[in-house]
Amino acid sequence: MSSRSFQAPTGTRDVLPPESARWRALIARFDALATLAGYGLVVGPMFEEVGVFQRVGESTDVVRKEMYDFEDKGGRHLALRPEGTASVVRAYVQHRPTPPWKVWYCAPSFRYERPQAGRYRQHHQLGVEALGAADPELDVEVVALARALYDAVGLVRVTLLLNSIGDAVCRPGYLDLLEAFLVVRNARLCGEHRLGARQNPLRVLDCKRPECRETTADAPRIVDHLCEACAHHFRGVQEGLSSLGVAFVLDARLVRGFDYYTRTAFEFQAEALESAQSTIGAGGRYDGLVEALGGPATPGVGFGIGIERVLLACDAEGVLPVPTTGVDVWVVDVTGTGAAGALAWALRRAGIAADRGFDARSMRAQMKLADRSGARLALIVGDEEQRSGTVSVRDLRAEGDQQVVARGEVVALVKELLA
RNA sequence: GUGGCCGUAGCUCAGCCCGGUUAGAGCGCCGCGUUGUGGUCGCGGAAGUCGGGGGUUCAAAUCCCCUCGGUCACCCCA
Repeated sequence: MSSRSFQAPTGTRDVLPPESARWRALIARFDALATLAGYGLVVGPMFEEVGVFQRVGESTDVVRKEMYDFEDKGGRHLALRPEGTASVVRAYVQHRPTPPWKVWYCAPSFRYERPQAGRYRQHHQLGVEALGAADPELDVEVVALARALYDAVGLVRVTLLLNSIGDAVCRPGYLDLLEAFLVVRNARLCGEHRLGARQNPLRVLDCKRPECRETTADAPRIVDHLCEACAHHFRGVQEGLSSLGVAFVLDARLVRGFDYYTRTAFEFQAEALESAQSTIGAGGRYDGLVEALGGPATPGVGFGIGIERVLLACDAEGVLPVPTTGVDVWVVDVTGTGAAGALAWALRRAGIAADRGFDARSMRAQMKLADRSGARLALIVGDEEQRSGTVSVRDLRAEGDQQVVARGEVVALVKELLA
């Protein structure tokens, strides 16, 4: 008792059983959906050279002030991944798989920020990235895949917000327009944006304060100033979603946090979440990112879904209950002859989930464990069974149904009873 | 990074405002209720440096300060 104890670092948490079974269920559904759509799993490093992320988000807080960066023993400047896309794109540039390259991932992201409801310093994202095709139908597929996950877990109150933020051809001109609009009305913006409007005018549109909302109510909208190519692409996305029956709401104010987005930007909002963090998934197209990371000009589109937030939304809607897990059979052994281990493994080899107690506890105590485990059957080996080479098989759900069988026939009987 | 609220057994909490003998409850956990059998019930038990540090006081879980942690909001974002 001389040493103090430790706890998980601020903003991180342990996901333990039985709660963790829910995580597994969610991930398994995403795995299934992504696989059905032809996406392969990509597993990559949790950290990269800082440049990978810096090149990608110079103007976002996530990269500027929230990164966990450090120097390793070899003097390399590394950073824990603050988001998923940059790493995957780096992998694409490094390995040059044949496009179109469609992958999915489940990985932690790290951001140094003050934790609050639905916001952690380590959170986990399910995501996909599809590189090498500029087709709006790919945007549609990606968006529909995210939607499919929400459907699969039973979420109903989820709204898809959609916007196009143009590209290198049309956005600069629009930004000039917007800036001119804001400069004239600078005094009417909120304190936060009065000075910052020039740095990133798009941010002002995203501001939630009433001053900014009102002032920008009739601001020029990017969707009215898209170049023909972007406008055409955006129409394609909307038509594609509509024909698939994926409902969406156009939101001209929608801006993504990272610099690399072009054209399509989307966000899924959980209406059931009261907290400030109600975005349960977001993504978009990033046609300039591969080039920014040193690869050949390659279009791409993807999204990230926050596992913790989706689960909060599930709580709010009362869906995706924690799955009941546990073994089917519990082995009770008071002989101390190793019968418990032998029987448990015989069952496991036959594909039957089985567990047992340890520390030579009393029959009563072991029966209690069996009961608590939720197992359907208890196998009991006492002195009598030991002597006669048998096992008592007790049905824990019935009124005390118990039968005695020869050891060699236990597995067969258990199989029959569980069927 | 800024601000509000909170921090007592594994969990949920009472006690704190009006400082004072061995800090409580429920749940959970462990044991027992005779001969080898769980789920109900009964009895008993273990478990807390009252987040940590400092201060005030004869005396602090109770008052003050700092700190760490949690939570909520801003910012930002999944």
